Amino acid sequence: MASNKYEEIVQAAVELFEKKGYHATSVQDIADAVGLQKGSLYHYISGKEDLLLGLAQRAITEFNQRMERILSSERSAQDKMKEALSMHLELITHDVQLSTVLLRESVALGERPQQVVKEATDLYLDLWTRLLAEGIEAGEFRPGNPRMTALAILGACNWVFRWYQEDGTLRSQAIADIYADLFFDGIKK
Amino acid sequence: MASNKYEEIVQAAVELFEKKGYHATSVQDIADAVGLQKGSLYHYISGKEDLLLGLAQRAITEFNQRMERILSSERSAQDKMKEALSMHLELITHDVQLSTVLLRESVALGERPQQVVKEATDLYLDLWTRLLAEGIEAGEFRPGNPRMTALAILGACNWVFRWYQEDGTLRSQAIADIYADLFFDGIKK
Amino acid sequence: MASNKYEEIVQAAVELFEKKGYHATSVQDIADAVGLQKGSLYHYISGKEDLLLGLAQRAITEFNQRMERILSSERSAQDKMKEALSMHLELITHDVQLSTVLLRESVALGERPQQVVKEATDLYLDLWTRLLAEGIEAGEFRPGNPRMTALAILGACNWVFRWYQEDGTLRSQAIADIYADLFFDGIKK
Amino acid sequence: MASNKYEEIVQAAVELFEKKGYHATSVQDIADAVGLQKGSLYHYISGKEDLLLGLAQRAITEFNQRMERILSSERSAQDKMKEALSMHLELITHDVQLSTVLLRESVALGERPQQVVKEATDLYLDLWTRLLAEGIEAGEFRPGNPRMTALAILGACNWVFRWYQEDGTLRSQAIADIYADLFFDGIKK
DNA sequence: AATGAATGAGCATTCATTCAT
DNA sequence: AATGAATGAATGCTCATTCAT
Repeated sequence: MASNKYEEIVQAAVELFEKKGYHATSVQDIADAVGLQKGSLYHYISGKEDLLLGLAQRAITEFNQRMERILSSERSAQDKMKEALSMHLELITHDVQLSTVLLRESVALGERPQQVVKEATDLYLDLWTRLLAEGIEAGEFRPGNPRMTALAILGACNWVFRWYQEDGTLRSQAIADIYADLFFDGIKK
Repeated sequence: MASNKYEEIVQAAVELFEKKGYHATSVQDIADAVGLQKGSLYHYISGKEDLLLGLAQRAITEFNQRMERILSSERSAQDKMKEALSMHLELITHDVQLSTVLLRESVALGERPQQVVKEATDLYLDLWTRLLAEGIEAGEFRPGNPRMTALAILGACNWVFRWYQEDGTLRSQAIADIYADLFFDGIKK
Repeated sequence: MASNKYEEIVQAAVELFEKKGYHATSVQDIADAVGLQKGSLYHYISGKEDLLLGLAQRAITEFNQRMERILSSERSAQDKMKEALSMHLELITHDVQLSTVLLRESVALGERPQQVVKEATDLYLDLWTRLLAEGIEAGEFRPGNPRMTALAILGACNWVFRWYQEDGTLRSQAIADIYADLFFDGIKK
Repeated sequence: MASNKYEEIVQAAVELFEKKGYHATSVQDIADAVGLQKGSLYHYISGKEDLLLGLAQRAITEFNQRMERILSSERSAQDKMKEALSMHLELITHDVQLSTVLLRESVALGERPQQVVKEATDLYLDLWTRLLAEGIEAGEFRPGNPRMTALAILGACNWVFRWYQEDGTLRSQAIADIYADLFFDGIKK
């Protein structure tokens, strides 16, 4: 179980990385935010980059675990899909700051750690692709390219971090309903 | 008519910003890429940030102009929509590097220039929203929230820069066809 | 109590600014003088300009405090004037380097900090003007324009930094005596 | 006879050096002021420093020539002194900008050129010293240290550049009268 | 655990000067 | 005479990280 201080640091980092960006956030900024000296921070973290990597992993892991749970449940593909949309948008909007850091700042990572994140997000894409493939196989969804469809849906859902404001009027479930309607039935009359 | 050297610099910047990110790209890197001394660059550019701003504006302006042309054409909303999808994906994939810089690196801009870019992209969103609203009004599209739909579609389309490889197998028109099918008719059987 | 290192830096800066001038002195020069890396300097100072501003303020403050003490003492205007001349020349010659930086390098400051210094030196002029006005009112000095007289006397006294050498033969009190004689009785037989 | 363009450059340099200081004035600034490209300037000047040196020499030479003329005239020491005061203050105030550059910016010169200026100003001090010595010898002035007196008087007079505003209310002759009164008879009743 | 001094590499930018055209 | 591209050294400053205390 991680110490309180570490969690404080992580939270401060999320907020700062989201507000100013990873590069524009100095280790000093983070230290200030938690009331520690710059040097003292290194008792808890091994470096600025590892902080970001940890953040990103923490975020993507949550997505993957939830998605795996949904996939392994006993429901129609259509229901799973609705559930997945709700889950994804709920995670994105519940902690937009963390989502933003994952989706916007991961590029700041070096080659190796970036690869680590990429693998986790690739897995997430695979899970969605599998869900869509299952639906097609089950005859619930029209035949098509499930990977491309997954990319489109995830793109639409991830993009939410760009415009969602925590104080916005739309609840994540409302967004999920609208998106589900769009992806299930399209816009055509 | 802009000088050749300036265009060379701009192109080098696009490539470097895309490959390494804005922050990880030093002015020295750009200078090296065009075979100039660091100081000599400043005959052509007024600063690193202006280079990025110029790039972003150049990119978003193209999107806006093309979209305005489509909107003002005499066609059904459905046709315009197909055209818009093709156009957007064509622009994204034709110069993925530039698109990536626009969509991924604009955050590196300071407050003011970032606002400038935001205004241009907000306009683009408005144009898409208008297109969808027209379709609903014309009875071609099902009633709904056109702004939300535009956000979903644009999210899906923009996300392409994250996975598209120029040497990929898919032509932008193929992607457009798949996306159009998804957005028009949905995945449900 | 300021740290030793900071005082070392300040002293090095005074010496370098005096010897080479503010602009010709690089932060590297100062770092070298105190045996620190350039970057390490910034633990103690917030910038080169602030170093100069601090120096100038430190110097002018001393002048003002001493002058206020003299003004508020119970003596004839003539005695106060003698005292003020001694004080001013003592300060100038005791730390010619600091005086030189104050009088010669303050122009290097930006608009705002320069204004700060100007206000302090304006106050000093006011104190001298008040002293002269008191003397006129008391009937000790001939009627005249006390501000102009103050400007003349201060000009003469400040100019000393231009020719005084610490290893010179003249003690500051000797200069004060000569100047007092000149300003009190003039050169005419 | 120097070309018009050269005079234009010199004048622009005086104005800029006075307004912004030598170091803060770039060659580009001067070029802009005369409507030339930076490179073209070098057809007229051999460098930025030479420009300053030329300016300073031009200024100090004028002082020296005028002073020599006064010294060699047939008048009482007292009259010469009055004349010298008028002349000095007239020169200072008539072209405060040039005076300011001479008195404030000469430090920016390198060792050698600075020495050149110093020699010229030392000569000027000698001329004043000689004038005062003559007056003492002639029994017009009280015995004393003529060099010290000259330093005091010149200090007072030079200081004028620090507070004189061209649009000020005081004519240089008015200043000269007040200063003459001070230096001849002192402030004591 | 915490400090804070110190590092040293790195960065964007400026600038006086040169020179081929 | 004039240009303007190019130089290359220099500058003030930032910052992630280390480490002795």
